[in-house]
Amino acid sequence: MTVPLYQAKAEFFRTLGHPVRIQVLELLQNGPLPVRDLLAEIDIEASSLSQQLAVLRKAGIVTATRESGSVVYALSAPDVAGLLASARWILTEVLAGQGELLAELRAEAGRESDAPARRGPQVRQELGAL
Amino acid sequence: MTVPLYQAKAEFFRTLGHPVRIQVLELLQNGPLPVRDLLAEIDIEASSLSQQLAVLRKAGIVTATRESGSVVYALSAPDVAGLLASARWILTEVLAGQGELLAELRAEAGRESDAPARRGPQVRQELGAL
DNA sequence: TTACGAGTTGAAGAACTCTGCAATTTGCTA
DNA sequence: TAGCAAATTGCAGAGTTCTTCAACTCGTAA
Repeated sequence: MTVPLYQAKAEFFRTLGHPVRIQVLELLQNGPLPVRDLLAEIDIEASSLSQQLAVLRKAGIVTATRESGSVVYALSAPDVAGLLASARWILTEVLAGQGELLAELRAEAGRESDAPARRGPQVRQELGAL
Repeated sequence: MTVPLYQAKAEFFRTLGHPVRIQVLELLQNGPLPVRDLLAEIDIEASSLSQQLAVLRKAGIVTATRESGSVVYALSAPDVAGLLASARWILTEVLAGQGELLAELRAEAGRESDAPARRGPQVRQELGAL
């Protein structure tokens, strides 16, 4: 391995390691949204949201396009949904027996199985197993 | 959502956000290993490795058991492999066109497809797609 | 052109994380 | 029991990341 690849991976995960950034990604799973809508959903100051959006943008995980008076964000890799599902799945295992968040995770996964599925195939599998 | 679930997720990703921790998880994908072996593979001081192992332990991602004079670590959720594969997949998309790490990512995924597969089903799918 | 709304950027301070060293614990083996 | 090797823990300093506030840019509409 000539370039430290695990470093790129670590950076990528660190990029996801913030509550606001997670919320943004989850909201964008259902399609592109203008900043205004994100702001309405995420209880946070506009400038803070902008900071976090900048982090996601610099990492190349989301893209921003200006559209008549507002900026619209979208996932640049649609499989982020798969990653979040994987994470949910692992959290379920890791927390199994720890109670707490487990019920919520299950509820969330269930809600998604009902939702119209426009996602990668591996995600369906993971959710199915849940 | 009564407990901030996105916060649990963010913490989980933050836990993965360190090169040494990623290396540990990748090494453990092939089965449990004693600290000694991890230390031999990962160029780092013993105490630093211990610190990072403690982080993974506290997050419940790995487990440690003492076995005749050494401590053996194992993944507590075997699907961590799936998560890392998901991450690789996304990195591939995100970096597509940025060159750089892309060739390495592909090489790594290829190596794994050849390897004996004792992993969750979703992982095989993801690697297949790569 | 001016003013406005929508987002972004910059900077300072607080809060966290990382590293490496020294000290400590634990269980084996003599 | 004494000594050793294997890991872990505590701690201080260096480095990052977060938050908040104020200043700024950009496009649109008057």
